[in-house]
Amino acid sequence: MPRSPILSAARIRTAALDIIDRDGLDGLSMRKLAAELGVQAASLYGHVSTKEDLLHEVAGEILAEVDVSGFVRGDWRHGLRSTARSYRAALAAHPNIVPFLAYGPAHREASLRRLDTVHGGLVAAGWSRREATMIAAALMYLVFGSALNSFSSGWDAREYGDRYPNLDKAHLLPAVARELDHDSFELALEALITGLSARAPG
Amino acid sequence: MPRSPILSAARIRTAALDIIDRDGLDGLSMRKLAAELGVQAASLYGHVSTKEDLLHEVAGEILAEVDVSGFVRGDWRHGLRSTARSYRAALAAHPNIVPFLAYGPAHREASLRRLDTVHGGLVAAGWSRREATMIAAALMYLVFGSALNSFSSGWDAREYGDRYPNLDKAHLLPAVARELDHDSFELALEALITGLSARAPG
DNA sequence: ACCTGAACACCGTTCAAGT
DNA sequence: ACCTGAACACCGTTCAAGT
Repeated sequence: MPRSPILSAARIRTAALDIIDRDGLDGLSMRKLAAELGVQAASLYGHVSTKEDLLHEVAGEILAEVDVSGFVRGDWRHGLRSTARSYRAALAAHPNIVPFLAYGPAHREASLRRLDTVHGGLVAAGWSRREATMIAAALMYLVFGSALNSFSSGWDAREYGDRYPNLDKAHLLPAVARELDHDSFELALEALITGLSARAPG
Repeated sequence: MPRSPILSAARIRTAALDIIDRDGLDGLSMRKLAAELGVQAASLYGHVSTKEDLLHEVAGEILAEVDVSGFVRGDWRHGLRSTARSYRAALAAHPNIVPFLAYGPAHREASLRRLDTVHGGLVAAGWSRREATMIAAALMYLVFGSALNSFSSGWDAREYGDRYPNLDKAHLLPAVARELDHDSFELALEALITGLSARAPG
């Protein structure tokens, strides 16, 4: 009686992302992943060529959620806003994998397609090709910078103390920190769009 | 005859950063580091408590180069510009360690002191404490986002092809990519400052 | 005081062998 | 076709022992 296979590439990806979400990027090992799937580590290599490759596949699934359609219809301001928000939301759903994504998200096929849409939308709005490239890069800076999540959250009250009179201590609370991260991103995004408008074509 | 010690914390940090610059963050192992210093891996633990701790110390040395003095004298626009440029320059000198820095640079004592200076400068210019926190965060987004270095560089010509008509192909060249990264950062920084000026206090 | 040798508990990955 | 067992070449870290 030929039992149906235990493993599949999709099941492996799901389990890997679960571990990353729960235990962090360093918490993922091929042996732990295998154990979680009720299998030996070696078995994974029938479905996945390498750990790094598996991470790229998981990354691809996450980035597939990014919606750049705001650039297809609508002006460049709307395109920038909606794409940036969609991108950030996709990353914020799985913050632990962002450091890996930051290595080289643009190299993947689907990422290039998204980038091409953004670039095309900007050029259609009258920006030069070079400006379009730079604006797209600026968008990525904001998205990834804000998704790295280490600037307004994760503070340790013990080393904080009363030594920094200027600093606001409210972001010691995780919920406040998350809200502050979100608001900082929105502030930066709106300021960027306003600033770009000052030199906008057309 | 008591020979002078081979190792010191400073020598270990220097050698570690050399390896990271040359071989990448994953290229650093305690065993390789020890070999490079002509010593056994175990010997390192007399001077360094842990690999992660060593990385934090190296990170601290790099971030010590950041100059926030533009916020002490000069208006907030100048403070933002000069701090952002200094910060980015410090990171760009050692791009391979940026993913580690992105984990939690703000937690360190010296980082908090720098952040407090930035925050204080913004509040002195009339921004609210909350706005100051968000603007400081926005600054970090741009600095780290642009230092991650993966949005306009590192492209592979083979997978690029002619399939993305909108994309500029010039950044296939590393030198062009570096310049483009720099210009994109400057564009984003100026746009951010212009955008903030539209809602500036005073 | 400083470094070594050997060990422990892990890694990612390969490959012949089993079913 | 799919999974296992055992092995290989690595890790970070500890600790008794040497000088």
